[in-house]
Amino acid sequence: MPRNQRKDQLLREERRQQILEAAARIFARRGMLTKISDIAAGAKLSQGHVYNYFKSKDEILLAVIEQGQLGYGVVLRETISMPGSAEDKFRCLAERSLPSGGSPDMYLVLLQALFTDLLPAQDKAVILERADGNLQLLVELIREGQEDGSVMPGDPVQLATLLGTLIQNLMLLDMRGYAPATKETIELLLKMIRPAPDAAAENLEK
Amino acid sequence: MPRNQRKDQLLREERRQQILEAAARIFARRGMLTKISDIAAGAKLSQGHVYNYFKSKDEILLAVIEQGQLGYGVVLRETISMPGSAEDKFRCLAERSLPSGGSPDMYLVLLQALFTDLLPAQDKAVILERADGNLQLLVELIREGQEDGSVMPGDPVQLATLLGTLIQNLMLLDMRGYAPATKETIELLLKMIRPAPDAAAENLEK
Amino acid sequence: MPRNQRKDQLLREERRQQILEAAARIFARRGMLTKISDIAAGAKLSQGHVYNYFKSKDEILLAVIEQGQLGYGVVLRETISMPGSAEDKFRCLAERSLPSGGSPDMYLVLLQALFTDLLPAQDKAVILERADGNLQLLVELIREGQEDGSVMPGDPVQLATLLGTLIQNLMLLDMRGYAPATKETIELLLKMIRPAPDAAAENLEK
Amino acid sequence: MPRNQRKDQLLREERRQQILEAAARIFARRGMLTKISDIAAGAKLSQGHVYNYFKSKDEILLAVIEQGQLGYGVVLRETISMPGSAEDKFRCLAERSLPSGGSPDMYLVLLQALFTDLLPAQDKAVILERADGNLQLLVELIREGQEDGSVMPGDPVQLATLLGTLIQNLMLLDMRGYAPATKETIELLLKMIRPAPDAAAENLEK
DNA sequence: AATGAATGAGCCTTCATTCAT
DNA sequence: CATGAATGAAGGCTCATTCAT
Repeated sequence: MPRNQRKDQLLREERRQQILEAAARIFARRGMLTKISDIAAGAKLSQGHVYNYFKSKDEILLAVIEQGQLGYGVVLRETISMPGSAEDKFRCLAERSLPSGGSPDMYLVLLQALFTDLLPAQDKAVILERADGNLQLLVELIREGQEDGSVMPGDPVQLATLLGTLIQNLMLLDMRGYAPATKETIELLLKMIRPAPDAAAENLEK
Repeated sequence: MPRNQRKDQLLREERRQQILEAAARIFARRGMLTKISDIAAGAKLSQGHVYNYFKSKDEILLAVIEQGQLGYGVVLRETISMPGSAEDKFRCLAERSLPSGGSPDMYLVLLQALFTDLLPAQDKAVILERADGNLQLLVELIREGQEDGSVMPGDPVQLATLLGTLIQNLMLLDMRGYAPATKETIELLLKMIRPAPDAAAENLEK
Repeated sequence: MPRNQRKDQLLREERRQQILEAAARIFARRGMLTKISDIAAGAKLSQGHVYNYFKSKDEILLAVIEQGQLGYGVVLRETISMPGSAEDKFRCLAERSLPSGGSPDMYLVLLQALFTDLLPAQDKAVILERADGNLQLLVELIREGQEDGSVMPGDPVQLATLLGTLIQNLMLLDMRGYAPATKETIELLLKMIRPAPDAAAENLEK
Repeated sequence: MPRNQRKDQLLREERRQQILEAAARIFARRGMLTKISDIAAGAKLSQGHVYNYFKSKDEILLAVIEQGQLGYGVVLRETISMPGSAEDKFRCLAERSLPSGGSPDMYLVLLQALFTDLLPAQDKAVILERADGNLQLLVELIREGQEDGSVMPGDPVQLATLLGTLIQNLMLLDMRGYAPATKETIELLLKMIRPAPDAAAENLEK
């Protein structure tokens, strides 16, 4: 019965998502101290059943990270392909990262994954590659901004790193209630990467 | 025969430092997955002996954090009291955070401690308070910069948060070998917080 | 596949009993030096699994004691409600405490629990209360004996304490092979609490 | 310098006593969970120094028990050799066991030592032998009482066991604050082992 | 597929004992 | 003699993972 098989497949995918969502949330808060039982409870299924979807806790973590990174990549691509100036795109990107939109928790998970020894080097390499891919998208946007005069001159890779880091950190601070992130914060951020007026003029002349 | 109490005391303090140093290094890499046995090995003493200096793993973590925060506070104070423009002070501060100088690992430990549920709320509150204290020092520096025209106008607290975060993150990226942090990076960063020329003029007029 | 809940529940209770039985035996012999691994081995399950039934070693000890006290209470009540003279009831009670019947090990566990600092005061209070409850039953029996002339006059509480203590101690000595406890021993004991003939007569006249 | 050696010897013996006293007190309350450090603190000397007097914790326990048993033997012998009736001697014995006089804690230590597996069988055998020696003294006293008509007829060994047990238990209950032991309690106890008047007469006739 | 019972390796922590001074 | 630092073996407890149903 292909019909049933199809339905099963969908159900399975849905379950998988449930697990990943719960896992992302909990990993962000408890790192590798996260217990499988917590994830199971969060996804409303039994401990043992989790192992019908993932082979190990590490695998779940990797999947969470992968999904987060791919999701961020999609956001980046969508933003870039929007009409409007580079600055508008930055603004849009930052806004989509606000609590309502993104999941800054992911940033913390990623940070832990890349900056600690919790994962084998091989896994880290894969993650890093994806991170680089996303960074390249941001670099592209920076370049666009430098061309239309909304971003200061300078190594686009460094600028992208700075900008990406900043956005993520602000959202994190906001989400944990340590410092509210408002539209004003975003404007401040945008002002920081804007070129000095004369430099901008100079830039445009080129 | 009673011991030489003076010498004992010194040795004891030295051991404590050994433990804290090893712990800081390992906590940064393994978070709460850090094993006491690792710390003991790092500090070259037996597992059990660690407990003659600290009551629990949690206590070690807290001590590591405290020491890191206090140390950072000292650096901040020293920098602030230096002669020179605010910008020079920022430059100096950033340079002191370069691998040779500071311990960006601490930043990662702090991040985990404040942004996760690994510690009881009470401990987090204490840490947060110290973090705030350090932030205030940075805020002061920002204000100084705004007055002498080397820093853009805007909420000094937000600017301090952004700046502090950025420096730490960049150093972290550098230390992990993901992105080299050079003097150029620092100059870029300084340029970002500099006011737009006309704004600066406007600022000075006030 | 969801399990058979009914059967699971029964199995669970059975396991719990296995643990308690093993624990009672071993606690009596090793006090708080009892190892969880010993209990697990005695109950034929793995160390870790014990913790699916009890939260801690302390909790097991408390459960063992509770079960022992409740069981003794049941025996007391059954004996009291039997037909026959008070003396017959005492005889029956003592006989039921003989190795085949009761578990004098429990007495040793109780002794340790109440007379040492192994347990927090709060737990001791609960245990003491139950012990008092049981003592009251014995007091009742003593009173009955004093009325029907088979027990000497005197403070029933003191007599009950003496009698209860004696029975337990004798059984303990017997069980450890230090002094055999026979029916003769029991008769001796009964004779000890019997009133002096004239006193008995005097008593009945009242 | 023989003078100094002599003094040293005395000091050493004094220290040993300090340790044993502290140990007895603590062993009674904490059994084999007693820590060497607790004993050391109780005896006001350093942990390590304890090992200059005893080879191991077990050895301390054995010494405590030995001292307790020997002390009890002395009390028994003194009592027996007193002038007066057997009953007077019992009374005196019981009174000397009251809190002010004896150390019922010892009884608990002994109970644990003999009725548990904490000590190797060999050590237990030695202890048991000494306990038997003391019991024989009590048996002698019982026989004396049966001859002068102040104790009921019956196997003197069983009676001695009962009596010894009773006294110890009462003192224990008293000392722990569970039931006050007064002179009245002692009289009750004495009444229990007194022969029935006619039996006493009968006994004397023999 | 789904459950949760069961296992056992591993880590934190304690403490008897030894050692350097 | 005297101290307390140091060691390391052992035990309580947790939790990833597997298994029976």
